[in-house]
Amino acid sequence: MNGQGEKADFQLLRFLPYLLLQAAEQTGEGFASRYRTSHNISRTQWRILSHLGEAGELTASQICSRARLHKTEVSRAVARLEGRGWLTRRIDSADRRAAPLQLTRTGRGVFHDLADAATVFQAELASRAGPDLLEALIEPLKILAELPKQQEEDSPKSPAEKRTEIKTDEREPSFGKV
Amino acid sequence: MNGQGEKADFQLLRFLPYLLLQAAEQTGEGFASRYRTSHNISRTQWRILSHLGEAGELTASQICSRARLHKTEVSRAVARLEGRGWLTRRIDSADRRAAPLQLTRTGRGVFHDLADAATVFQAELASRAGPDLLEALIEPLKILAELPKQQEEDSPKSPAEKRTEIKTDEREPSFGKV
DNA sequence: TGTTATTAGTTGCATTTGTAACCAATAGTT
DNA sequence: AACTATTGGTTACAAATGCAACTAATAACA
Repeated sequence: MNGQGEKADFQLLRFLPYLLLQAAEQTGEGFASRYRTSHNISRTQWRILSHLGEAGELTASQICSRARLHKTEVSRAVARLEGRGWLTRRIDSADRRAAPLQLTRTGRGVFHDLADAATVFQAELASRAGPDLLEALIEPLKILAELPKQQEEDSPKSPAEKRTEIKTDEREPSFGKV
Repeated sequence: MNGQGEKADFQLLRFLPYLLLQAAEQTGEGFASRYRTSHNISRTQWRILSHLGEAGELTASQICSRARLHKTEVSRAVARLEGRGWLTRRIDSADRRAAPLQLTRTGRGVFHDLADAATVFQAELASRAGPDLLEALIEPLKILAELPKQQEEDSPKSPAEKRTEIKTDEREPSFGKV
């Protein structure tokens, strides 16, 4: 589409990844300052806390995929939360590598405090942006958030023709949030 | 609202800042891998490039507010782009502190390439998520992205009673993307 | 006009983050 | 069972990021 000469009518303000990020940062910062000041935690820690609070018990790698976080990031954040006594890890007897995590009583306390704050926060957001607007966003956003990863252009011609195997831990650099 | 005992019915999957971030990361990563591999630039660099490409000429601080980036981040990314010969800075004769930036011919070339890629990318996104869904998101997202910052709880009682003045450069820590 | 406060932008330093390498346990293969 | 590959998770090192402090120029004001 649209060869060399013709300029596509690209508009940043209609480009979804950009808009989503701006909206996420704009709305997210308000809540972030809440959990930073009241409990002194980072966004990663909040993300982990909220997933654990909701799911009950999760391993680090489950958190990784659910929260879309890097395993080192999770490893370190979990260590801190454990250090503060907000969660405990146990060894899964079925697979002794895995360490299912669970919030402690204290951790659940913090989670509930922040969950309440989040509810209030969203209500305020709704009152300022229009309640229907927010409500209408939820389902579409869920769809986008769960959309499978885009296929690379040069997809293998046949299923058999698997691309050069990637060994060990090596992955394409993710560049998460450069 | 909702004192100590009652648990609010908080659901992560209905919490807008969370959903927005997930959607942004999910959709953004696909495009990010495009500009990383084809031009070897970071997200910050892409953001700067796209704003300059669209606006023509901007100072660093204008980019900061438009793209919601930290000034040091911009300073360093701009230095690299300049190093690659993708933009030039001139000194504003009216205010000799400010350095309006502009893409070079090369820089514009990259911008157009990526703008085209973005258009294609969004088209694919639309085909996979439903074109109407995407279209319907744009305006609401713009509103959210531009929503003024939430007022702190303990807002000054009277306009006169300004809170302790903040001197010099000091600001509340932003913690952008911890 | 001299003094002070503000703003644009850069840089030093500490913290955070990601990649690669690693250990330990499990799964698959022969 | 022995060998190899894979997966869960941690860690060393390097790169990126943010805060604080700084320079330089402008604005505000006495």
